[in-house]
Amino acid sequence: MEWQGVIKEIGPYLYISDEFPHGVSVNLKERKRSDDIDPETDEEVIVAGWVQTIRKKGKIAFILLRDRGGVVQVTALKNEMGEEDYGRLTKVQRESVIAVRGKVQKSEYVKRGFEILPIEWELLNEADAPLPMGVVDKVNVELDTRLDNRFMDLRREEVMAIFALKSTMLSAIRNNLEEKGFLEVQTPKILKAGAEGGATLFKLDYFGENAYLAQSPQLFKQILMSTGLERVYEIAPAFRAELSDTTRHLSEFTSLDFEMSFIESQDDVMDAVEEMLDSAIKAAIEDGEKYLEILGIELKAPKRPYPRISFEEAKKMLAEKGKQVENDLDTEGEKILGEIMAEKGYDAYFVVEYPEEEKPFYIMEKDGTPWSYSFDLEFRGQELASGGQREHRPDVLEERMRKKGLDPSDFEFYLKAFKYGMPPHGGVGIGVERLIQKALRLENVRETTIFPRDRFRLVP
RNA sequence: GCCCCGGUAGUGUAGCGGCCUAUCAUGCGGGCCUGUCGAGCCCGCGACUCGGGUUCAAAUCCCGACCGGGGCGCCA
Repeated sequence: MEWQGVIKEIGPYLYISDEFPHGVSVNLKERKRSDDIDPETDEEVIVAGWVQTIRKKGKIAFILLRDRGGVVQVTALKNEMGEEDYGRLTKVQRESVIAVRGKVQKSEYVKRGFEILPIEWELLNEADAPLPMGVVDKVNVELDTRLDNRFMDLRREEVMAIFALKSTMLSAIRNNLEEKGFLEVQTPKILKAGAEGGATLFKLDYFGENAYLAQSPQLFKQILMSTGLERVYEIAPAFRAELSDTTRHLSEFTSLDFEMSFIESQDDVMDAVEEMLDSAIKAAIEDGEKYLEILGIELKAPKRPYPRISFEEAKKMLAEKGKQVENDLDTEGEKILGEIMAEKGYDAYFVVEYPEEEKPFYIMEKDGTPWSYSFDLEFRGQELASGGQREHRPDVLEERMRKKGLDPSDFEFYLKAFKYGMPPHGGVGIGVERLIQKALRLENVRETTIFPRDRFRLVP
């Protein structure tokens, strides 16, 4: 269709058109979100959204129109609209996008207390039928089908609720960290070398040179400790080419990392983690009430202080339950410990001082012992985060690298920062998706990622 | 990487050698209905992942491919 809009000059550099070129007669600039409509008014409003269902009852039809603000009922009367218009409106396919100009009317019949009597309406985009999956159907839809059709899956209120809560919690986390003087940073995700070892890396071609996707911002956030920024945090993707295919692994996940200087001990880091998580969960409870209700979740902030159990103690606690572990908690050990702690009323707890042998080179050893100044945060039997005090003395750090079979010369860019004034520091890395998964008691991490990447999924 | 399990209308399922012209629900199409709200009622539409094999006979048994689910290890 030809452009029919009128270009109106507002100033020397700004113009707007006052008509939409597609010939929409219902003015979307006047559109109101359904939760902004005052049920007491009897004025005209314009609403637009997705046709969720149409219940036809002969000469009256109820069209449920969904937008971000919820579902609003448009009540169509054949006698008011005329047979043709009524017929067209009530035959619109589900999930089509329409705009309606109509009169607000209080109504005892409708749950929301009002309905809209259409005066004029327009089909903005018709949906094909059948739908690849139902939005409100009572049949179950498998996760794989849902992820293949994520755009439609996200139209379901219980799916949207997860992401609304994720957003709320991340926002609370940012506020909490900012209040404590943390600065948000972004570190590179394309790296020359893989750094930590352990986790597998995604290799890529970087202008003819080998490069890797970052598995963690670890080395960079530590380098930043030597700059005087003192406290930094980053919420960014991390990539792991692990062959894991479980309900708690992703190839690309969001890593929430922070690092803080001048700590007295790793307890300072754990204190910060605890406060941060507490604020996130409380925000979800206070600001996300409506979404928790949709999900049918009763969320409680974990009892504080989060217990700090040494690895040796944890080992003993497990031994009492007949579970033997060596240098690390295996999945079963984690779950059993989760049950033991749940009985004592704790959802969240730290396991501290893991054997240094199990921990990466940058963790500080507890001198003269086989342990390290490290911790894992466990949440209902699953590892959510790990952190600790870092080794800030360059000579000891190099020695630890060699002990781990790494060549310090490969880490020049990193070690350099330790040679010209590096304060004692510590930090943590938290799996954001796992946090959301555990907090909302979801069975699969993929539920917490809008477009998850896993071993077998690269699309969409 | 290892170990189990599965692929049936658009979606979710039942059937697991002949009773299958394949069950049920949802969906889609049509019809009735002016206060529905998981609307209801009636009629209709729509499927055995692909390739090979066994058998008189395969959705059903065997092999392979592809796709998916769960667990372990590893991790966040």
